[in-house]
Amino acid sequence: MTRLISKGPGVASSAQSPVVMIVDDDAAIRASLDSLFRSIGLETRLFSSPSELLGGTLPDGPACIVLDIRLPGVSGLDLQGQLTRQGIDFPIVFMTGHGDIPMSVRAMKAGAVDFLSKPFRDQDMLDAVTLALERDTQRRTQSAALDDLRAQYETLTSREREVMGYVTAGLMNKQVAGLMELSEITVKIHRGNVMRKMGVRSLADLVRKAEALGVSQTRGNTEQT
Amino acid sequence: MTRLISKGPGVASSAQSPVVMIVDDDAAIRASLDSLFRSIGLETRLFSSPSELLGGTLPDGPACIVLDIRLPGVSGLDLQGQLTRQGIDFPIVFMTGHGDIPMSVRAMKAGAVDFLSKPFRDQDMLDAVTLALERDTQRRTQSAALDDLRAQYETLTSREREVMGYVTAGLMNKQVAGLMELSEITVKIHRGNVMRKMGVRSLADLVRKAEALGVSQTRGNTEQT
DNA sequence: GGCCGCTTCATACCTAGGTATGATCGCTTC
DNA sequence: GAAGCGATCATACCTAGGTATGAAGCGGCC
Repeated sequence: MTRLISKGPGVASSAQSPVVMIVDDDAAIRASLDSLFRSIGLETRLFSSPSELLGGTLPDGPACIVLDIRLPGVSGLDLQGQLTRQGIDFPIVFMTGHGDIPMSVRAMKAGAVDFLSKPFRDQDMLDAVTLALERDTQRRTQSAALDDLRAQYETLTSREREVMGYVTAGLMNKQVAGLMELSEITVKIHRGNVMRKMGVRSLADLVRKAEALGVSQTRGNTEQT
Repeated sequence: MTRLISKGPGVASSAQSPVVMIVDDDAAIRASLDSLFRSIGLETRLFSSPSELLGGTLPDGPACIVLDIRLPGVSGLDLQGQLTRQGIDFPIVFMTGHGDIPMSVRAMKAGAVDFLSKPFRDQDMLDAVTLALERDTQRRTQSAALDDLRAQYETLTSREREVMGYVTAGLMNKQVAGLMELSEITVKIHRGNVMRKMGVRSLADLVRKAEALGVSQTRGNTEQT
């Protein structure tokens, strides 16, 4: 639960150029995709197998994966599952020469951006990758905002968090004091600290942040260690 | 924008039995699916073409559509698009005997629950339909809650809505009075009316309702006729 | 041991929010 | 034209929220 690697607020998402990770065991296809993506100014990274991708360091900026379904060792679908389990969720564009419908359906259900049959038109691939990169950019923006929010929340002491939960649930200071067995004055102090630490000047904003964090105490749940 | 058919709060979603709408031009398949779904206690409605479905009245309770891609007149994918455009979005399970990957991908991108190739196993169809009905039930619940919320919001006068927007944005009565060129007393009256009509007893709850309605005045936008 | 941070609380004072009473004005409806 | 509703505002009073000052106990850390 502790977030040691907080990297400070709004960390360097400073307009890094988008990266396309290409995973295919066929060197000719890798080369061809490489030049296709470079032709529209995208950065690329080439991998001949899923393990090669998992072994290296992943891009910091917006990125997506172009993945052949049929690969040595792990299949593309397996890699998709593996990445999801590891909490890595770059958008994936699948391609295949020997795919079938169940395969494509499974991939799409698991959140793939597109599923292209070889041979595909260059433009279709470019469209898919463009969409994938847009999605990743959006995902990164939201995720960064949430990280900042969590970083603020973690500066709160446990008592302050409790108070925040009750206050954003709509309870009056007096009621919070009753539930926590405190004097109203102490609740006010905690509340003031919460407002300051969370960087808000109105209860409305605090409620919105609490909603985003999922920490409103709609009912019960006093235990927050 | 006026919602004449409001049907009162939390309208009769009173445990209506789920309905499966089957659209296929092959009578044998219709009959076979009919008995499959009835065997697990689901209600069915049979249609031999998309137009037949569009012509009739749609179910009130939770429902989904099982749809053949290849149909006389409109194709299954066309029907999917047509329904979406009409704001009807029952979950759809596609089935096909002559489908291809692009078709399945297009269907899944458009939100289909599943895409089964004939012949499929009965259990796969039942699983897909079960999931589809669960999704529809959830969608209906959320949609009903939002309808109730909107119904409450529509009992507000335009001034009250303005005040609600500013108050949920975190402005103080004094500031709202300044922006609206009113005395603080009048703002307080409107604010009190808003709380009563929206059925909340705390600002926190009002903020949450405003968020759900998308009516917070985070910046500007005084014009609300 | 001494310092620091968390927690607790009191007193005091000020601002903000909520409601009741009563009144005026304008528009619409019957 | 009377009744009704929305909107406006005043006065008055009460509750709720916010902050400053000061103080005390407790646990951890150097």
